[in-house]
Amino acid sequence: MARISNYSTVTLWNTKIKQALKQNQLHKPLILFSQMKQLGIQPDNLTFPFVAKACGELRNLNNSEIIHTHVVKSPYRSDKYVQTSLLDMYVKCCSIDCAYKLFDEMSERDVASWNVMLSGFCQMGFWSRVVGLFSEMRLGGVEADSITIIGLVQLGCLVRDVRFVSSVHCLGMVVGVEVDVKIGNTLIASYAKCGDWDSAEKVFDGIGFDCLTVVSWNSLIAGCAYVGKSVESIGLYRMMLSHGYRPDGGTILNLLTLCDQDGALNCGKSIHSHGIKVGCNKDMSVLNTLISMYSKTGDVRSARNIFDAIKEKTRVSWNAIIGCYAERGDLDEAMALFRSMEASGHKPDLVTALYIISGSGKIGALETGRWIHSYVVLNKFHSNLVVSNALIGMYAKCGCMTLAREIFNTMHEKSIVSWTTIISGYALHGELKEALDHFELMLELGLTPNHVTFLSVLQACNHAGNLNKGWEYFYLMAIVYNLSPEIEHYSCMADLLGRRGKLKEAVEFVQNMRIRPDAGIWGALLSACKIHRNIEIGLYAAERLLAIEPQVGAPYVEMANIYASVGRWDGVSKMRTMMKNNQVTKYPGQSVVQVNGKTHTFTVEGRCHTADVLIYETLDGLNLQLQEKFDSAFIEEMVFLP
DNA sequence: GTAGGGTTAG
Repeated sequence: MARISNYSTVTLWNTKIKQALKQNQLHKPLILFSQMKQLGIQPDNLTFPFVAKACGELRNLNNSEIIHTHVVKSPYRSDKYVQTSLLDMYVKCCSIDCAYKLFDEMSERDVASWNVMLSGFCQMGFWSRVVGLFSEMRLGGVEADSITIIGLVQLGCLVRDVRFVSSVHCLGMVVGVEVDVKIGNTLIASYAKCGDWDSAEKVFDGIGFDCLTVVSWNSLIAGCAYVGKSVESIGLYRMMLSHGYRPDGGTILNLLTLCDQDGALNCGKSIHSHGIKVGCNKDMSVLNTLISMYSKTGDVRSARNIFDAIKEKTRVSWNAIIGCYAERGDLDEAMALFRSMEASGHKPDLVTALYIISGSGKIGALETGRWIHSYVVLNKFHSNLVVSNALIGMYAKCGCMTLAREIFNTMHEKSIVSWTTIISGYALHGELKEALDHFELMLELGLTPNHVTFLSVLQACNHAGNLNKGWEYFYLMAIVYNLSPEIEHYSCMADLLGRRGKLKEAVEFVQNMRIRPDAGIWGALLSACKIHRNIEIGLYAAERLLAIEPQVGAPYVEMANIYASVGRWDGVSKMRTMMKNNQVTKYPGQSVVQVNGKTHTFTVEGRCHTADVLIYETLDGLNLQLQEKFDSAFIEEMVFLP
């Protein structure tokens, strides 16, 4: 009798727990679990997976460990379903070591447990362990299923390796997993994100009209939006509607990613209102993406309004709003929200930490940076690839190359991003030799540099004033690596030429570019003209700059400075009049730095910081040293000239 | 019991 009563009671509790999970009330399962323990009701092989799921979703390691202990004490300790759910729980909490220990000790492992372990290594960025584990799995006679294939395709997509994606595609067919619509959908988005649009369309066409789902269309739109084809994405969306498909949250979400930069606010707003029309404004993922969209387009108020209006905020909602402030350099507000997130019972996770790390780097807040670093270590996120990369970048930006290097050297696995980050760190500090040594070492290890890596190398050359090395790598990129230079690479070279006083060559270089020059490149030339007091080329650059951005004050001021530096006061007043006539106002640029938890603001040419005259004395000293360093770099390069 | 949105380099 007692057993029957326990059975029906457990079922009742399980239903309650399941319902709470479904409604995204993630704290409830744990409360219910402890209540039933108090009442003496024994949880069963369904209770544990549900509660484990909640712990995983909450990224709460402490609770996860408690649940694990309960499982060990229960009769279900060797149940493979229960064990797999624990595995997933640890993976979600970033405790890859705990997960692997559990996995290693499992007596019976099926394809689901392998899949969880694979996704765990994938999430940590341990690519070679994913590949190793996969071959181990096949050697052990466990057949891959569609979820394995989907996971591997996503890995290929993550590392942007189209060859990897297509080999997994073939493998999927060889292994005998029928290429079902879910694999197809993943392949569409992955091929597109790796830049292989033809293959993406081929997979889409191959699915067959009867099997196509909304998700297939979503994947195609996502891929299209990812590579920045906004017009085509909207076209695909129209086509989807005309074929009678009803958009879901995912569709709106993918369209929203089209509006990820300043100036795209109107586009974002219209998609938002369209989302409301098709009834997706209650969808949590849409709401969270809306926060990000408004944040990225610069409308902080709207982002905050949406966040404040969400009743049941999720971890992702908190992350989105914290990211909003951190990305804009408002670290104080981001940290305040971080505390509120903790107070609300949501544990800040890896993504929260990433936002705080990058925000700290952005404004040079070393103290907050160090604090979040310790938080990351405490919560065992530190061995994650993305987190390590972010930490390296943060320390480099805060001026601590020693710490940046220490993290770099002790990393579990390094990606092209890790190498690029350390190179750009050295570039930032003007350490050309270190930057180039790391670049060469990276090549020796067989990694292929991409356009960002080359940009960092060029910036290192630029900051060190080494024109010869600059040309060397500019051509290496184009000829050996077949990467056509982008506007940033051209800008960097033009800047380098200009700073070295080769203004005529710089202008010719810009005129012969394969891309249309932008405001940045003319601005770089203009400031080079300021350094070398060249009115003729300065005026040429200023004219081009004003043709692109007529309402920006900087070119007038720069030109006025050039005139002033050679005593042409007529020119100075001409510029002032032009500014007045064109109703242009110039806001002085500012820089921000955090010291002892206090944020200090500095204005261009301003000497009004209240702290100390010492600051300005030090700055003057630094300027002198910089001048000397620049001169010696110039001499150094002269020695190498034929 | 696995798969999804949000994240790192300029």
